[in-house]
Amino acid sequence: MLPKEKRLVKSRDFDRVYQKGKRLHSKSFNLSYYSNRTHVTRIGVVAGKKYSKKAVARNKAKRVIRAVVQDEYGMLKEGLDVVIFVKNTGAELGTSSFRREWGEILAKGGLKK
RNA sequence: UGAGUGAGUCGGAUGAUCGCCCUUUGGGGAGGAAAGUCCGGACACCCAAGAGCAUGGUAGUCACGAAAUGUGACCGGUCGAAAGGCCCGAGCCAGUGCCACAGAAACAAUACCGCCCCGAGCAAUCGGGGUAAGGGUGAAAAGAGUGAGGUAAGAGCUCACAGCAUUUGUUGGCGACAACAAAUGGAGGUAAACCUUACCUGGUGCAAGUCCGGUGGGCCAAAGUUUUCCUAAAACGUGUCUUAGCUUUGCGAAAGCAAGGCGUGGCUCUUUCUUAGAAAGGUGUUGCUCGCACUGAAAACUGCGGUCCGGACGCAUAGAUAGAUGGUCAUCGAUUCCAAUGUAAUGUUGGUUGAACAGAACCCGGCUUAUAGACUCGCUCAGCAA
RNA sequence: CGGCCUAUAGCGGAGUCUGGCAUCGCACUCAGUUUCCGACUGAGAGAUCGGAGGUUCAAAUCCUCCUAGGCCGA
Repeated sequence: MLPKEKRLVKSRDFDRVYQKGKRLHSKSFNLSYYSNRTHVTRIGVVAGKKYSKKAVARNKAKRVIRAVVQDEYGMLKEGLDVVIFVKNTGAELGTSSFRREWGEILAKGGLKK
């Protein structure tokens, strides 16, 4: 879990990333990012009811993603707002598989330092 | 030992490490259902908060409870061999409605087959009448069974015994009710049909709501100013009538008569002036009525305030506002599967798998629904042993 | 989070209040018509009414509990 200043908190921030950000797609999640004109990179995770009807499953997915992102936060460029959308793939999201996809996406989008 | 049944407890454990939310810097941090949102309460605002009606809800009794479609015990019914389970469990002897199809007939109606009597006929059969025991239809058929009497044939038509309902009485029980006795009775079901009875019942819900700050434009809008208009009343105003009183003129000797003025009283009108918005009407009142409250109308201008944005409070001995309570590793582990081995049977060893339902958003009391598995206690029945 | 609504044949839509054989259109099947197709005509099949339980002689309909989808309030 990242500290609050490194998370996206406001609805407006999410809306800005939705509308103006660039998108990247992976098997189990999509990613949008947009510059926030600061030196701090902020992360937000979205797991809607389309992902699962059960609150337990949604929370689980968000926790897995946050745990990985926290580990590898240092690898990200500075000054980005990033939103991760979880897709419903039918299977539960695993830590190791998400870690692999996450590395691929960052390389593809050129978001690494 | 087996089968069944009821109640309750638990709901993976320990450690290391990297983190998160709150915090008074000490520390604290998911559940039995946190769920569904099905009831109730607390709290908050709306509000003229008064009455009546409607609507809606509840429905055995007693106790507990702030209340509840809540809980417990008991009563009655029903299912079960028992322990025990289940019951929206008031009233169709208030009224109305409905009871499809079939059937003669679906509730003061009626007779298809049948049974019996009378008449006609050679006979088959036909006509009239009696009957409701038997058959048939149907979910249900007048709804009290058995036996005897009775009859042309039959029938509670009569009797005996058994049973049911209502009323009354006695006894027991706080009570629902139960037991007993007497009298009376013989027309079904349905109220999760309208309805009747008794009791309860404002609305909205923390996105309730309170406070602070900001607010260019738009929208709504208290109050004020100006203009125009409306309604009503009203005179020292208009018109008209009247005649207590006073008075003028004419006629006359006078009394008096005639005409007029002032005044009195009534009706009428409202352009201006004055007053009022009382009455009526209108608006509002979160189902309706009474009642109550407010109120002349329109336009223009000013614009308290609201709408809008942000924050705080509401808000907690977990507690946020993209929503914390977690990730990884190790050990142990209910459980699953496989193999080997062994026994009358449960097993033992090795490997494998690695925990159900499910995540607080104002709080509380209940209900309902989901839930792998483990454990504890009680009871019933059956078998075996002592 | 709170407050509500809906579910009927492959699709759309009546019937639910007031219980009694589940209606209609398109689509589908067969036959006719046509040189062939379409259109047209005739015939036919297809739903135990989202699921479970209850009330009733009888439930799409009344009652209770679930499931799925949708709407409103920032």
